[in-house]
Amino acid sequence: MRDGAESPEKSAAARGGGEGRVAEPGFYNEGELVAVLTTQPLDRTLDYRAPEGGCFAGAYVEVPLGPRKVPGVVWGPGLGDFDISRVRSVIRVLDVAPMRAEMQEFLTRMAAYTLTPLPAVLRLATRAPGLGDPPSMRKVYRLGDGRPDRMTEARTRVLALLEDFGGLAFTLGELAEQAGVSSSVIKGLVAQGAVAEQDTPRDLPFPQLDPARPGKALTGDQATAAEALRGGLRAGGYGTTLLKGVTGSGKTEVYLEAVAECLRGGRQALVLLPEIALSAEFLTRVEARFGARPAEWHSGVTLTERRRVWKMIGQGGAQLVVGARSALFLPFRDLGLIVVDEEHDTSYKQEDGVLYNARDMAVLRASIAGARVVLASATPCLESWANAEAGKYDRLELTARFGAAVLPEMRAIDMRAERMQAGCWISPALRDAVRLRLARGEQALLFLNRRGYAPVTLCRACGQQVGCSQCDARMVEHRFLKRLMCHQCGETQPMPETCPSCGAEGRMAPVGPGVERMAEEAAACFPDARIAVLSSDLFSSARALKEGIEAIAGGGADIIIGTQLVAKGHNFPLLTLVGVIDADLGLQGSDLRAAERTFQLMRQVAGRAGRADKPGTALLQTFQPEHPVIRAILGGDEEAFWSAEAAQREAAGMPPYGRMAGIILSGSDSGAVFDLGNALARNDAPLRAVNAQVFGPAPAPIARIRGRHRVRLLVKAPKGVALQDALTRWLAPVRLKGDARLAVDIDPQSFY
DNA sequence: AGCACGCCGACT
DNA sequence: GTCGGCGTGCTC
Repeated sequence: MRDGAESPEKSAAARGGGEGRVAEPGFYNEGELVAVLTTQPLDRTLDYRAPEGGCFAGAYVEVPLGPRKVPGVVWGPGLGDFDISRVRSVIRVLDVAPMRAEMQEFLTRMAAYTLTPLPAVLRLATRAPGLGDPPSMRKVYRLGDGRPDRMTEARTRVLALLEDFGGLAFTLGELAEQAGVSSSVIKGLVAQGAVAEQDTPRDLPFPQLDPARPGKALTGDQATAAEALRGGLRAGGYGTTLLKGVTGSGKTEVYLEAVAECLRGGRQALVLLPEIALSAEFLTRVEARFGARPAEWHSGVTLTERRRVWKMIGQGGAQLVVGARSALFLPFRDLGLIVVDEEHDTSYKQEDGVLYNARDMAVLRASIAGARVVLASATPCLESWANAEAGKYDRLELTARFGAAVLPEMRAIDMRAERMQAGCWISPALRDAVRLRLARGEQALLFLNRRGYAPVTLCRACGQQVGCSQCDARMVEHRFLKRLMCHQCGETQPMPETCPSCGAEGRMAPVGPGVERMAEEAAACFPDARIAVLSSDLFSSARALKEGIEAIAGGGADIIIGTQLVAKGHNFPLLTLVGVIDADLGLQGSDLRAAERTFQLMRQVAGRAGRADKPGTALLQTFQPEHPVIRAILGGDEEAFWSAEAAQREAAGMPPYGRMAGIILSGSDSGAVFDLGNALARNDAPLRAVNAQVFGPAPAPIARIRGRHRVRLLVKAPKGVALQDALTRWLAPVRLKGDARLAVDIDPQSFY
């Protein structure tokens, strides 16, 4: 958790009245009053009568609400504060495992911590398709007792196949295809009893994972770290460990040993990854370790499979889930371990109906479930680093790299001394280094964290930049699409021939580099090289992207031009040179987190080089080689960097040494939104009462999205105050008019 | 979230 | 006179 004194485990109940109650364990007889929480945004429970046959606390139910039927969860005993003659009955209890008291507590505390209405949080936990459907059945076929009256070629093949596979059952389609017969052959055999037809539940348990299989041989500090994690699991109870290790140090192997120990203890494990890192490669590694594939949970999983995972997790038919942030809300029966891989990844904090940080919520859920947490990263976020320093988290460090691979040599290219042509971004020094790799048949990566062709399109006649009509963002040229695109809202428009501001013809010019333009420059510099661009917008789907990355990693290109995509945990064994085109990007600005982000990104990109047996080199093009962040990256002195950052934050009273919350006001009427912000800033007595300060209103980091104006207030409070309570009191009088919206962002990612 | 109720402007 | 705009309030 970010802050022990005011961690969600301890913070007070959220806004609203009866929502904070947690169910007493129990059973409610037919007709007894129960409080039901629905996913409707009511911000409180409603009383119903228990249905025929009664129901348990935590039961998933269907209840009448006005003219509709809505799903809900029996949250506890009825409050009895509603006209008894108007109380209606629960329609039915759904055929799924009831929500555990532990899950109710998790959702309640999460709602309180993030200042989110409980129904919105409940929605995250009920995002399974077909929850209310009866268990779906399907027909399967296996060898029967009877003999067919007449044998034919086709019949022989079917029976032989079934005999070969012993008692194994096939679906009709599988059997027909593998035996090379039509389904009518099988139907004929069924009619004569030679093949047995059976109904089985469609949602089958996942194959058993075997923790006893030998893992990869671990080197000295890997073995020590793995044993420490195993010890934690054996000891039981809650505990968080920060597992820090550079790219290629074997973090995955080490935390898979923790998973193995968890499975040996008969408990369930969850591995959280940033969505983009959920690759086939990772699942293959898990399969190699445990002999079977784990359950998967992310946006690419089909509806049928999602339902299977959700149900099996609840019934104990799945031991391990590998998933994206929303897997945190699966109904685990006995959760023993949560691994948050790449714990610093900013995608863990995202709007998902609810604004929450999956890393922090993983710690919360584990603390309630009595589970262990492993936060793994090469470059932990400052909050986690500080928690480890303060002794709240254990800390394990992996230093040695696998095999002969060593950390890349890192050097700065001082751009002030390089002779650059206009419109070019690859310095002569970097160009020479790339040529050397090409001559040796190795790969080089040119890293630039900017998608598209050019970040700015301006008119040479009037100097105006082309902006998005919906947002305040600039339109980015994508030559590949032959269009301009807004990276905020996705709006596109054709490349204008004439200036939208002054009407001058043929004067629109691209300014600055994007990856597409880098590819053009690289093609000119290295005409014989095969060049591949790795940017999220160049692939139609997550699957195509993963296949693309794998092809390139396998040697499908000599030069890779990539955005931050490449920093997210993929192996490039042939890669021996990383050139960072603009290491200064992100250093400017006053965001305290910018330095941290740049540090993490540069380290990770540099970590792509030299993973196999060839030593790697990372070259950073920079105009500020003396900048502390650049020096820390080059010197490899991470502790110095974190200490310096921590000191700066502490002096400024910023997280993790102080508490922050963002208030985002949005609406189509910019004046009204600003007025509301100003009114809030003036009436700040509840905040001053706890020594909290308000800053703003100021335009939010994204000032306009899809035509909605956004204004942000920042609240800064000393560590240890009951910030959520104060915010609740402060915001209680707010009455939103028209399409105005207010969102609270506890622990915002950026606070400039 | 939906859906009803209710109170003011331009139509048959 | 009424049809319909969507602001406000309720759902056990």
